This record gives sequence, structure tokens and C-alpha cells, in this order.
Amino acid sequence: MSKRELKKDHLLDAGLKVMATRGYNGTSIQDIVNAANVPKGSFYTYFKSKEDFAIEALEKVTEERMIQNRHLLSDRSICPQERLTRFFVDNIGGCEENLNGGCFLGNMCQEMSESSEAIRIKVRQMLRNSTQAIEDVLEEARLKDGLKSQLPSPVLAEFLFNAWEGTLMRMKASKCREPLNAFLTVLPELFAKPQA
Amino acid sequence: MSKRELKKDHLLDAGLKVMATRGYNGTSIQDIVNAANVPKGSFYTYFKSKEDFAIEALEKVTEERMIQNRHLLSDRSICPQERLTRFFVDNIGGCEENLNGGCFLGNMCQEMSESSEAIRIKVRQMLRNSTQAIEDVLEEARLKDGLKSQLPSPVLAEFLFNAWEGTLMRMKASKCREPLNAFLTVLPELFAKPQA
DNA sequence: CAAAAGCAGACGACTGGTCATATATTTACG
DNA sequence: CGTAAATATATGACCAGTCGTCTGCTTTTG
Repeated sequence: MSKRELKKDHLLDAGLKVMATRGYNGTSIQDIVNAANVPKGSFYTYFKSKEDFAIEALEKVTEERMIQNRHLLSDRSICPQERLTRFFVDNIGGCEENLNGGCFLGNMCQEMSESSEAIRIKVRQMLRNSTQAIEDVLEEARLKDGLKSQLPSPVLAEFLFNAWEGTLMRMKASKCREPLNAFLTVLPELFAKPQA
Repeated sequence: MSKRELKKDHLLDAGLKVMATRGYNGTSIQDIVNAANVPKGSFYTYFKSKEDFAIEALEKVTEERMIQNRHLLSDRSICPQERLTRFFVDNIGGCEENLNGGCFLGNMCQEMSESSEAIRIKVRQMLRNSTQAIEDVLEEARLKDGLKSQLPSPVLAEFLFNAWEGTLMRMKASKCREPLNAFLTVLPELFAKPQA
């Protein structure tokens, strides 16, 4: 990775952290460069606008997460239900420590979907990717052990992922584990009961 | 209602609409007074700050919704399942028309929870109220017709409401009815199957 | 006519973005 | 290889515009 790419990555990482907590409009270019210890003028060497920065950050964060989860989700040595559970739990991502993280994706979705079409499209794409990943695991589970619900996997996956995003959102406001616990308690209900 | 209260209400209504689509930081005082056709200087006659405005708007929107739904949720002539479905569908609230509305509550939650403790607390309280309402209906349904799930109603209600908020959020990005349809398709799975 | 409410415009701070200048880095050629 | 010319990158002062808020003048009210 070139020096340039390294610096850009650093800017992306540091800025992402700020933007994830303060929001898009709540974060200034100054905030970003301060967080990365980079002079302000440099920002526009790497990004053509604030919007462009946000889109690249969006790409980076979900790409990283996807790579991190690709192994997990396709690891057939773990049963689908367990894989799905881990998929969610592993991705509380940062917000774990102080229950304030929430989801950058969700953040941008809520705040920017109406203001920036470019961001909206990118968010939509990222959400679709995640939903597809869940759908695959669900479909696999259905074929292997069966699912309690007869509903189509795409519907179930869409519902489940949205439920998850809502859970992350709720945790931002409540600052407690209750939403997470509720989600993880209900999740197993999807799957077939072990034969008694 | 006094003239003053009327004007304040108008300011709240008009500003709410703007803030719900552009977000807190994306909405200026100027935007609010423009939307309400009120001179800028007047704003601080009615609200002590922008934050204060947001909190009052939050109160107003959920209060109105609660009143609107109190009748529905406690109307025992409709079966609980149907009541719950209507509760959700009736409250897509505005976003219906162009699928862009989302949820002001969700919006504020995502964007402002970290920046303003006062807003966070208010949002948390509003979310709790809604969850409680769902819990009541769920509990009633359980006693009457039984629920498919044996999980405690508070857990189910929390899960369900968060899933709903996630659904609204997703609709902002996708601008289509798919998330809503998925939610409404999965919802009945909660309830006991009619005896075949 | 006193007290209160409404309101215009100004305040300093800050915004996203630009640009001239300064410093590296690469290329060209003897 | 050395060196000079050419190109790319780095930078912070700076721009016009907007922000949330407040002061103080004007209007309304009792």
C-alpha cells in the first residue's frame, strides 16, 4: 500500500469514527482532519468533497466488515443458526465498549437519505449486500435443518436485517443491552426446534 | 388555545416537517421560520434554543400519535393481531405518500443521541412508551388467543418495535415498499395459527 | 402610559471549499 | 551518474456564505 493510500486510509478511519458518533452534518472537515492529525488543505487532495468522503467511508466500513464476515458466514463447520447469531453479535462493532456506537450505515441512512441521492444509493447497496448474506445463510439452514417459518428466505432476511438495524438504533438511545438481548432471544425462534 | 400557542404550534408543525427530512443539523433556524412563514427574530420568543425546539417537537409528534392510537390499541372490538397490524400501518405517518418520511424519532435517535443528552433521554422515553403500548396488546393477545412464542411479552414487544423502526429506516434508503411488506408478512407469524 | 411580546438585523464563530505558494518526487538528458 | 527541468503533492491562509443566538427597537396590549 502506497504512502498516499496509507494516509487516505488513516483519514478515512479517523474521520469515520467522528462521523459515526456526531453524524454527517455534525462533523466538519476540520473535525476530520483534526482527528487524523492532517492539515486541512490535504483533505481535498484525497477527497473531492465531504460527500465523497462519506461515500468512501461507507464503502470502507462495510467492505472491511464483509471480508471479516465472509469466512464466518461460509464456514460450514458451524451450524447456520450459530453462524447467523455470531454474524450479528460480532458486528456490534465498536459500539460494544460504551454502547454508543450504533451503526454508521444506519446513521447515514437516517440523516442523509433525503439530502444526498449519492449517499442514499450507496447506503441502499450496502444494506442489500448484508441482507443477501443473511438470506444465503437462512436458505442453507432451511435446506439443512428446516426453518420454523415457511416464508420465503428473502422476506425473512429482509425482516431480520431491518430488525437488527432497529436494534442497533435503539441501543443508541437506551445505552443498555436490553435491545440486543431481546433480539438475540427472539432470533432462535426462527429456527426449527430440536426434535424433543 | 391562545394566539401564542397557535403560532407556536404552527412553528412546531412546520419545523418538524423540515427537520424530519433534513435532520437536526441539516435544518437551520432559518429553514424552520421560513417553513412557518414567521420572522426569524420570533423563534426565540417561543423556544429557548434549537435543542429545546427539537425536544418539544419530539413531544408533540409522539403525543399526537399516542392520542391517535389510544383508541385503536384499546379497542377490544378488533382482535389484538389486527389492532397491532393497524397500529403499525397507520403510523407510517406521512412517509406513505412518497416513501421518504421515515420516522422523526428514529432520525433524532440516530443523529443526536451522542450529541445531546437531553434529546437522547427524550427519545428513549418516547420509544419506551411505544414499546409499552405494543407489550400491552401482545399480552392481551396471549391471554385471549395465545401466542406462538412462549417468550415474555416485554421481550417480544421490544424486539418487534425495534424491528419496526429498522423497517422505517430501511424504507428511507430503499424508497420502496419491500421493507414494509416483509415486516407485515412476518408479523402474523407471531400469533397462533388459526386451528386448522 | 407602563409592561410585555414581536421582531429586524447584527454578532462572532464556523462552514465547505479554493488557491497561491512551498516542498517532494519523477523524468530527461549530458 | 549528476543535475536541471517538470510534475505532483502539501499546506494554511483565505473566501463568501451560513450558523445559532442576542440586543435593542417597535408594536401591541391592558
